Amino acid sequence: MTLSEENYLKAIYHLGRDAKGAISTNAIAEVMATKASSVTDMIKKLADKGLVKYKRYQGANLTEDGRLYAISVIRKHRLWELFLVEKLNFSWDEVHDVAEQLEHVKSDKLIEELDAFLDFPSVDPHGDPIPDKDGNIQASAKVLLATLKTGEKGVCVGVKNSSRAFLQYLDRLEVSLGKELTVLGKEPFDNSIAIRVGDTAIHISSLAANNLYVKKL
Amino acid sequence: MTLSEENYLKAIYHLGRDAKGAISTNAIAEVMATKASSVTDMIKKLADKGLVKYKRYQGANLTEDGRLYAISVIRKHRLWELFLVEKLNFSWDEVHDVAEQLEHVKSDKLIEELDAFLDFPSVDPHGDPIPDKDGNIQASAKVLLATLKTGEKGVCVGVKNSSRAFLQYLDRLEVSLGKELTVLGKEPFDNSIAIRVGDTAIHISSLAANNLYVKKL
DNA sequence: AGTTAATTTTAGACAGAGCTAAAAATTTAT
DNA sequence: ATAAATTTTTAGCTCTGTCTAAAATTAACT
Ligand SMILES: [Mn+2]
Ligand SMILES: [Mn+2]
Ligand SMILES: [Mn+2]
Ligand SMILES: [Mn+2]
Repeated sequence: MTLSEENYLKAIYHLGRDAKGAISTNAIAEVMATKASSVTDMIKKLADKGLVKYKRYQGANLTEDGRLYAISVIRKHRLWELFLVEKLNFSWDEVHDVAEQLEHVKSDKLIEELDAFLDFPSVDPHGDPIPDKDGNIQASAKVLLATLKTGEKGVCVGVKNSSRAFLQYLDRLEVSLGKELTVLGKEPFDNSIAIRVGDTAIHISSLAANNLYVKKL
Repeated sequence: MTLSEENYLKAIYHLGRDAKGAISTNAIAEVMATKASSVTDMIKKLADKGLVKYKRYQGANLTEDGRLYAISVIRKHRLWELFLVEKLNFSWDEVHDVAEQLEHVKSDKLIEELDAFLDFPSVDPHGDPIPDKDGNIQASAKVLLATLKTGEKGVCVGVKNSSRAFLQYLDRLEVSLGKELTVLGKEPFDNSIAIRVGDTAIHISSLAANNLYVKKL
């Protein structure tokens, strides 16, 4: 499997998490920052290898083999991200690009030993679950902050969007995973949400609240 | 810089350590396990980038830029090898292939933090020096075991050949870096060398003795 | 339904890295 | 000093993964 094939599998997997039916060529092209024609070529190749199901003009879906392969790459990505934060002093907004490279290193021993070195962690620095060796993913009961009602409390457990801009914004707000917060109310004017984190009360935009996962308390 | 270009630079650097003048196309093809015609193409590309000096039919040499780039890749290789042994329970004969992949990951922060995480080590698991951030390489006073005379003592500090076969052979002989040994004598018949390591006396072939570095005591 | 718009696929090219076979240059032998 | 052998380069192909432009198909609108 080439680096490129692995990235396509990951992209199709992630798109499949949201969307219901088949994944469109255009959607894949969008997230891969490439052209639809290139996607068509690659999808055919992956279909030949039995990793995706594909019918002309009807989009693609991962086969079970493809799904497992995608998950194995995601496992590596998230373990490396955690390694970078835990052991090498990276911050959560610096790890993604490096993990994009490290996830393609081929060595079973490497990844299993890394897993052990990190003490078999269950989530990465962004709160995303780390699949186990066999591809099982621990589901967690997280909801978007935006869904909490006034007065409800939650603890931050993850981000939906892990762009540097959002992560650094959260840093400036001093919102980090593990922190408890309480919803004080919603502003009808712009749908922003007033929350209390520790001692301080802050306003968080609707967009931000729709990208921050919390576990209800 | 592509993965392939980095590998060529490393190969030319290592060949230059031994050989005196320019490095021949054939020699590079040999160590890269490729064909001379492919080497010619790549050398031209590297020459265009100012990383090697090249005159048709006259072989190649690294420029100062090329030398520094090669050393930076070797630095990464050796730091990763040490990481694998020290932190992830790899043995010294398992690390090379994985390090060949990891050495191409691009991130200055990654490698500097890895260096710090390992406590700024000076040698890799095979006794090879780890270049510092600026490309300086600590020279050490090692000599081949084969050069020791009867009665001389030394401590193992490195291997010249780090093939798995040789490393595993040393493991079976219970010869590892840091061990002290004494030369008991040479066998005229096959040039093998009798040595004492710890309590036990063993015979080591001439070939092996020409691939094991010791520091004289 | 019929036309227009959008999506998807095909056809043809290209850059990177490699190969084989043939030509050119250099080295070695007679 | 020639001829033979070896090394190196060139020419032409192949394989990935990408692109553009054009054709085919599907979706959206009167
Ligand atoms: Mn990531
Ligand atoms: Mn992540
Ligand atoms: Mn190595
Ligand atoms: Mn080494």
